[in-house]
Amino acid sequence: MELTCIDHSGVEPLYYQIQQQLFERIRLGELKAGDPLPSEQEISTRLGVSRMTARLAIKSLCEVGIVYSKQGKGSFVSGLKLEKNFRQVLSFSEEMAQSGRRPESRPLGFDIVPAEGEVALALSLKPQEKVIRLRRLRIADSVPLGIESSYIPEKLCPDLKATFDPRTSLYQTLSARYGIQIAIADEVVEAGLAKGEKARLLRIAKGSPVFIFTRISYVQQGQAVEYVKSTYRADRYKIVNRLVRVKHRFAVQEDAKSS
Amino acid sequence: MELTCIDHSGVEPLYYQIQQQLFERIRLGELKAGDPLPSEQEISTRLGVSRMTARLAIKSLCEVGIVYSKQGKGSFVSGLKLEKNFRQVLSFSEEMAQSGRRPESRPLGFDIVPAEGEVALALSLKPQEKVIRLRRLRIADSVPLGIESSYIPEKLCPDLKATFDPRTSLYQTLSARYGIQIAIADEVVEAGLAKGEKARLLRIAKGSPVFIFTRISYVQQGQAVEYVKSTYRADRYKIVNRLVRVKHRFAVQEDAKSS
DNA sequence: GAGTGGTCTAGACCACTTT
DNA sequence: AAGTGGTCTAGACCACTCG
Repeated sequence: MELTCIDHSGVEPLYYQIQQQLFERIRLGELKAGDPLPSEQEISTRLGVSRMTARLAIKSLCEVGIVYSKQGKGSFVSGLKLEKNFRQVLSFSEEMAQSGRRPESRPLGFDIVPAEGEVALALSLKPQEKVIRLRRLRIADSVPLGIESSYIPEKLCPDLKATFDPRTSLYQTLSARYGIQIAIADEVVEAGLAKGEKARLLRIAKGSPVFIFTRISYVQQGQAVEYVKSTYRADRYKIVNRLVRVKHRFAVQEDAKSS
Repeated sequence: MELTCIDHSGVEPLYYQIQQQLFERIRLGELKAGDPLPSEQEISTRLGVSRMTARLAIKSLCEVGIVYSKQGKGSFVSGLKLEKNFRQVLSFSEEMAQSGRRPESRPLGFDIVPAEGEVALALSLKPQEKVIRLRRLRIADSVPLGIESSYIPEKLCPDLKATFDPRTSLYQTLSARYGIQIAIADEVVEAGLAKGEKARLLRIAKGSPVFIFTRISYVQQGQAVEYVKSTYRADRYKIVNRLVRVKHRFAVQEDAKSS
């Protein structure tokens, strides 16, 4: 395949078409790790677009880490694998689909309660404002995997309690019915030991290792829309992260502290 | 503070000066969550730069998530906290500095061994190629926190074994002495139970929960330079992640699988 | 209709790398 | 000197949002 066939009709942005062509060549192995991409100049003349447009295409590939550019040298395919398993904001169903497991959810509770303590704090609610609480047992390939408790401000989705089937995808419903798209989530991960009811529900021995997640999900605007506390079996679940070295430009310096 | 004082002398790029001014106004709280940024047009005319330059400044703020843009509306400060504690590629010393703890390292072993099994695989080495192995007990505020085993190809830093003081920062040495800057790392996190020698070194009871990390670090070009296996006490260590919703443009589809 | 960001052009000069 | 990416200009048209 070669760089050709740019559609100027305007249905797809030019830089996006170029980006996709390059991405495809990398994905197919036609461009391998370490190989140089066509230079901005070459793309520009070959496809009859301006250099800024060619540049946009390459820059967007740099942003996802599969390409890197060096001033004076060129742009090259990086050796990083295109992993599909890195930890992202995913619904349980999406996550299971990625790892090829069959998801199932068993509702353990679904009610409306006043926000209190950490829930109110996380969701920026006044105490006593109502939240929808949804407890579910998450099951993968018929084996219990985790227990999740979600809390969502009732005011964001007033009739969710009446109309939502707790065996289906919460994220999909929030998006389709209320226009709420979760964009970012902050999570704290702890490791602990299973005990009592949790061990029983997860069908593991007391004292088995578990992950404990505390997650707050946000829409792009930064408003918190969901607080989740969950416990996952460590024998059947692991976390895969891709960590990046933060750009020094945005390094947040420690606030000066006397003493 | 206002948008002023652009230095056209060329020592700092214009877009970077603008980006820093905006960042500073947000950091100081002069622009708060939800507030609109000056429009691209306004920045352009007020500072006498082209619109593309103003746009570059805003886009770079979008990339780190503290600003978001909506076509037809404008660019706004997002409500996300500027967290300095999200999991990044950090050396132990850097990580401790961030959380305000005093780091210490006690060497447990420092030798050169042939790469085998998972180490060879991770670092793309032939079996029997030499790797430098460094085992260290990591200590925070005088309390044992974790045990780390690092493996680095000897060919990348031939005389490291002879000259490196294992109580100091490995990353800093790699960068300063060999020009190796780690840019990205992939890690797998598991939860398990402490036992035997590890429990003893960490001074915790057998059966206490621990995190088990397996990390491969890469330079920007994608070459693997370090394999690390470590065990951390779960009672004194937790993980803080910021997860993002992946852009559908780069979603990697499941490879078709028969059956 | 006016204002916004999204895309695009056709140039330009610069810093950096390689020959 | 020639080629590369990094920055920058001064325009342009478009899609979208809001009054």
